[in-house]
Amino acid sequence: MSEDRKDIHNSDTPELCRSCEARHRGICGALSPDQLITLNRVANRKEFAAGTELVGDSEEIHNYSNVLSGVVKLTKTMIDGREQIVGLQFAPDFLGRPFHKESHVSAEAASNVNLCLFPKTTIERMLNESSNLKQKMLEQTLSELDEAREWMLTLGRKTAGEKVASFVLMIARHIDPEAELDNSKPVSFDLPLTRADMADFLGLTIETVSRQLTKLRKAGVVEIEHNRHFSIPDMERLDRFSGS
Amino acid sequence: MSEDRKDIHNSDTPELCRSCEARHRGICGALSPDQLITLNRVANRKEFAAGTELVGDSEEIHNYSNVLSGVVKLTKTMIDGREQIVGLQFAPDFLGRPFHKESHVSAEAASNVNLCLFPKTTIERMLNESSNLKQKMLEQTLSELDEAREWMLTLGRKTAGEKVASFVLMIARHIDPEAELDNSKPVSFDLPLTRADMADFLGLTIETVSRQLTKLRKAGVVEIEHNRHFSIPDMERLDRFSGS
DNA sequence: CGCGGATTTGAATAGTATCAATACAGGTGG
DNA sequence: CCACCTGTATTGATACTATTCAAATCCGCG
Repeated sequence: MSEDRKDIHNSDTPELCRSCEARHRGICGALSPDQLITLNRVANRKEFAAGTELVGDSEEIHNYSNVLSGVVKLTKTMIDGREQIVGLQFAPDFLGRPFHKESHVSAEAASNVNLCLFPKTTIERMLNESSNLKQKMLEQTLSELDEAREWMLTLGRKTAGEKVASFVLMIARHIDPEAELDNSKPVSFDLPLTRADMADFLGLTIETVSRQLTKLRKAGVVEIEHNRHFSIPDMERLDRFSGS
Repeated sequence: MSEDRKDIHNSDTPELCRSCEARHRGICGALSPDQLITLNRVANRKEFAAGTELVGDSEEIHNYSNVLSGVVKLTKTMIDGREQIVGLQFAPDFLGRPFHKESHVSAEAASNVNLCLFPKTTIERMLNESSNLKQKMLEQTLSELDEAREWMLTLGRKTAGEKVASFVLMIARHIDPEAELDNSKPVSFDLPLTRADMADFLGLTIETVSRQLTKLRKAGVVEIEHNRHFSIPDMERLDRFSGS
């Protein structure tokens, strides 16, 4: 409406935010134009190479961030080195654990990742000001909890074959959200994770993951090229391998 | 201060709430006296016997509630009947999944349980009014997420023995929060769950759970009487069996 | 073309599950 | 009060799934 007029306190959305996915679907969608401008002033976009440790376990956190592209894995590690991935964050997820000094997971770039970093204090102040932001944060946290519980079922009760099928299914649906609804549509994508990551996510060894993938391949449920490129001709068929 | 005077809109906390644990540590602690009165008018205390299904999977929810005593288990079930417990709620936890029509877990009373039930709509209205309540809800959800992730590590990477030890440790610490800090103090308690529940929580069979418990017993780490009563002379020792 | 990391494949082993039998506790009725 | 019954838990023998260790293959890249 009044796009050519702006007063001192209430100007347009910052340049950088306009084309940002997080502006709409992410937490920034819950911010007022004023807040967006404030946040933008202290925000810092940065790229991280695959494998970079973003936040160490029990490390004090100074920044929160939004995932703009790529995949971040949240992992837990036992003293003897056993590792479990406990969460995967895609764009436009918010990355960070409000109200705690230190994280009890470590965050690592699974693929090359672009983040938009914010000082912890700014976000926390805005959380107190803005009920909308708190709402958005609550919604994201609730759906992360839903996902975590879904994976608890997978980890605790599914066979290796069902685990791998469930994983491929989850990634496929994340990359092509339409496939969630239309099961007949074929989907193909580049897997942003290594076999070792898959194993760490599923509580298996890389050998077992590999064996189960060949089974799926031989059954014609997935096609795999160059190790990373997956094609799924029939999602419903894959679904039947996941134990649902 | 002005405890002998009250105006029309702002009276004292309701009788029933005064001695209620949820009033302090639970979500009710985030409500204004006014809100507490309103909520109390529509609240409904009720006891449920162990084994009662409180909310079925994919069932529409009309009530939220606070757990006043006992333990509620949240479970997920596969079509073929395999079951996984994905959460345990103790007093004064809030029970329910805001912003979703239907639950994707089912809730069952693991022990005899006392709940304080509220109409869904009342809570949702208060969530919009009260930033404090939203805050409290966010905090509970975040710590449930932390717990879920801790269990993902347990489910995915620990051995049967470590799983059982971790479980006993978790229950002990839940029942005696002081033990969290003082590892030297012996703890004893009545387990509010059956062996079958333990198995469903840990992704094991009851036979494996039983075998691992006897191992712990023979190692002198726990003493078990009448199947349900557990004593742990040395929490630190138990901790060493949990894989940390 | 050849190197190094990632992935697949193979054979032997270990850890849980499964199936079956037994023990135990609490409650009921003779 | 005891014998019985039922549901819960323990113990034992065997089968099977996934892990472990080892080797071969594939892939990207200099």
